[in-house]
Amino acid sequence: MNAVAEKNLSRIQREKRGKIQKAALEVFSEYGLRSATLDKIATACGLTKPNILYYYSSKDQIYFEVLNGLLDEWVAPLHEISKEGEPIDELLGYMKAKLKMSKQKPKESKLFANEILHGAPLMQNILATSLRQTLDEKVAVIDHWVSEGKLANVSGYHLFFSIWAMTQHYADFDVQVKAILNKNEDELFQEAEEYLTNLLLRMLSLPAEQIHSTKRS
Amino acid sequence: MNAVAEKNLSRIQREKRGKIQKAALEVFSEYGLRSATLDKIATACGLTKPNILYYYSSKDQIYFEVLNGLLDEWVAPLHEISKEGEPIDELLGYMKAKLKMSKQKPKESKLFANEILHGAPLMQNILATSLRQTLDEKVAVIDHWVSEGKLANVSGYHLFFSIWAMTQHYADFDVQVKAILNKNEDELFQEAEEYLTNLLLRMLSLPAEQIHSTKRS
DNA sequence: TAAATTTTTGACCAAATGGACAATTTTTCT
DNA sequence: AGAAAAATTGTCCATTTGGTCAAAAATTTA
Repeated sequence: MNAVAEKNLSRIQREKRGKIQKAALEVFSEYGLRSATLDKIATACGLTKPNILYYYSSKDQIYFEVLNGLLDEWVAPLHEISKEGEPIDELLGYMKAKLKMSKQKPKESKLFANEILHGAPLMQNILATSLRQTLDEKVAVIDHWVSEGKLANVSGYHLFFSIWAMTQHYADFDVQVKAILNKNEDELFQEAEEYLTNLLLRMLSLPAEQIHSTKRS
Repeated sequence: MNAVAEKNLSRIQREKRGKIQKAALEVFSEYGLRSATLDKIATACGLTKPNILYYYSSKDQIYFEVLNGLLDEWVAPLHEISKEGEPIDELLGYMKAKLKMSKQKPKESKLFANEILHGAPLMQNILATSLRQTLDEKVAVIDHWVSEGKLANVSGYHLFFSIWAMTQHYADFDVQVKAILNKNEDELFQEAEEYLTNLLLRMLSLPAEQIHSTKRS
């Protein structure tokens, strides 16, 4: 319904809906669904409350649209992992992509974090089907790499959990990170990337003596 | 004021305040400060709303008390890290303690996560002083271990961030984890502990050939 | 046991907030 | 330009909710 419907929108519709979604992301990510108010969103995008409700039928609907609109973008890096590539490069690339998103899209990260933290009422379904399926596939790729002796023997699922956790931590808990470390953002994320690169390299590399004993072909 | 004041409370006061705090943790961790209502807390502890307000002057105050009451317990494992101990054992022990808390106190974990996620309005001060100081000390210990060649060269700060992130992930984002992995909790945390133990071992162990080149004495 | 104190509660209030709607203004179309 | 359609807004309403308060009930004290 989206792709088709969006073509039929007038210039004004597109502009205003865009403004609203942008403001809504701002407000929802800071306050969460319940604490965010239509008035705050209205102020943030310079429209009146009834005007917002002219474009979206309810506050919940705005929230749903924002969340859904960001979902594909959020999962995209996962699809980039190619089983044809060099295993460690692929996984390092994935980590770097996720870390970059934490740096450049902290609001989006917090929005998802908040949603999941509170039980993912709107996304549980998607998590258990779409995300899970994609992840199953990628874990199969990892298992394959492991069985071919191209990667240390790690649990693919937990590997993804830890990459998610560690990279998103810099966005979701930035207040804490910044309370402890006085670095500017560029420096901080530079450090984080180096740290995580090192971590993954050590985690995923086969010790020299294991390479042949595990390899099959 | 706490230790003293608490002694002066009557049996009823202690009982009721305890009930309220327990119910409040339940409700706040599920809904967050703003979405939690006094009615929900009242229902959860079987008291009436005005009765709750007889014991605590406001909703915010309940939240503050709950958060503060858990703070020491939450930071405690950090203090257990001893510079006299075996570096890797100490850090593995810390990780395991944090993971155990994620398993046994997910509500507390979510409460803190939510607070920090939304800017830590009530804790920023504590984060930037007390927590930061404790962490600085422990990072100094890690730096010392590294300089003595007892530990691979890692950033202490980022190491703590990643331990926090990875262990708390299993509590804070349990909905997501469980949507992807159908394990029962015991199995899940068992797997997680094995995975994280392996990760830290690989991350923190010095490669044999580096032990002597880095060591000073 | 009777007075004093503490605890509990029903009824109520004011502010905040999501949303409805009719009237008005602006834009688009012919 | 004028009609039709789309967009905007001021006003209003109902519900939720944090909190008040005086009266009642329960407990403690003398």
